Amino acid sequence: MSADTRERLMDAAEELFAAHGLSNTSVRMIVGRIGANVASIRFHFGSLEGLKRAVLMRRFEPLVRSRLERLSEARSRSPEPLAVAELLDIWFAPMLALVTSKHSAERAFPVILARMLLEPAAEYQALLDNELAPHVDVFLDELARSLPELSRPQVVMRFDFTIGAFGHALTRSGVPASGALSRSTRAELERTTVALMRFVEAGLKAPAGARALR
Amino acid sequence: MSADTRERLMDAAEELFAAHGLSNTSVRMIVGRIGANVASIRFHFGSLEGLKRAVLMRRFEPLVRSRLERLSEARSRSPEPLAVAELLDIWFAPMLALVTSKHSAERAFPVILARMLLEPAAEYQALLDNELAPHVDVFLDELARSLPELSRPQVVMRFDFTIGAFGHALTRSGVPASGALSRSTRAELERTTVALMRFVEAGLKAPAGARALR
DNA sequence: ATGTTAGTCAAACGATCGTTTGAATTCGGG
DNA sequence: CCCGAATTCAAACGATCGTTTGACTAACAT
Repeated sequence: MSADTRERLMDAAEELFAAHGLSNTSVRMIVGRIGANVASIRFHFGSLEGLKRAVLMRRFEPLVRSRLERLSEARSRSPEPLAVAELLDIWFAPMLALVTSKHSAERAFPVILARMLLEPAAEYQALLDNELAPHVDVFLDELARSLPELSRPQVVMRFDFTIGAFGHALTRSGVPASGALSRSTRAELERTTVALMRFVEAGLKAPAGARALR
Repeated sequence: MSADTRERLMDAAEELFAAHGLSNTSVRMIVGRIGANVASIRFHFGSLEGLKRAVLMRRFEPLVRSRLERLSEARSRSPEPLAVAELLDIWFAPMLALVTSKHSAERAFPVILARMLLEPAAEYQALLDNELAPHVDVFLDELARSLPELSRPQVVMRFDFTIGAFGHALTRSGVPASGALSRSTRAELERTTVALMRFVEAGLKAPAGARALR
């Protein structure tokens, strides 16, 4: 009992969720990883779903808080709308801090989150909406301030594209010479992050003109 | 037996794969949808994995061929590098044709493909690499010609971001007022597509300068 | 020492999974 | 009509799933 069984279960589950997906990880895979009993999940979390919720909530709360703190701190410096690049940095920095964490369980979380965005199960979508959507709206408001020439639906769409680009970069782990944010050296991660920021900043700032495509 | 059981199985599977994910769709869900027997999958495809491969291959081949035909046709018009917007149109048009198809099974396929990009199972990644990667390289070469100021790794990364933005837009189906390429009216789809194209075109064309982030 | 509580354990529950069997059925050509 | 191949069928296979039970141990207060 090097540590609380409850926390060791969450750590093991977090890594397995990232490696195999939320819905492809079984109770016995989790408990087998730390030599615990199958009933331990029921005892500590009520059910496997309870464990999933606990694993996600453990990161959601600090993530949202960190983002909102950074945002209000930046806003207190000036009444002007924030630069898009600064807003992107506020948004992504807490996630990148997890990606570069020394704890492997923390490093696993961003991959889980990226997978959840594309997960078909409606239950996960509901959880995302309840926990993350409120602070997303705050950032959308701020982004709309920084991009005054864009309509609100345009801002929402472009932020969605931004999240999609980030999520994809986050989970492409095995592709050689490709943009993989995870399982890469610190230098590669730095290079990918800079490239991603430049990409989405340009995309967000693209002219809103009514010019037709092609 | 309105149609071949073999084709009806593939259609039913395709829609279920899109709705519930490749690994969350059971044999009995598929055969139950068309009133077939559980053994029919083994008879027609050998196994569930065989059915999955058949469903994917049925769309892969025409998709890749259509893209390559459009590309060579565009290249034959001029020796100059193609405009980025034109290249993007060539890349996405065959997919958007599926999204707007009258057959619900065809409409389901792009969602499956987007999900596969984030699917953890290595087996699907290998299938993607074997079937899609070759023609991706052709487009990367052409994109590098159109963006001569970018290094090859930069081109690869930015194309990855592009695909991520598209895939995310493709699977966000239930989000109100958000950029959902599927399950939306023709007008919404048109709006989202134009916005996506503008976003990724600007991202791809972003200056390559060595300016550090913030 | 005793009672209470928290935690772990092996074992089994019913359900569902993909697959397999062997017989029944359908169907086209001799 | 008949035969052989193609196809479908109900039923069961073993494996794995999440969950549950009830006994067992450990820790601590009374």
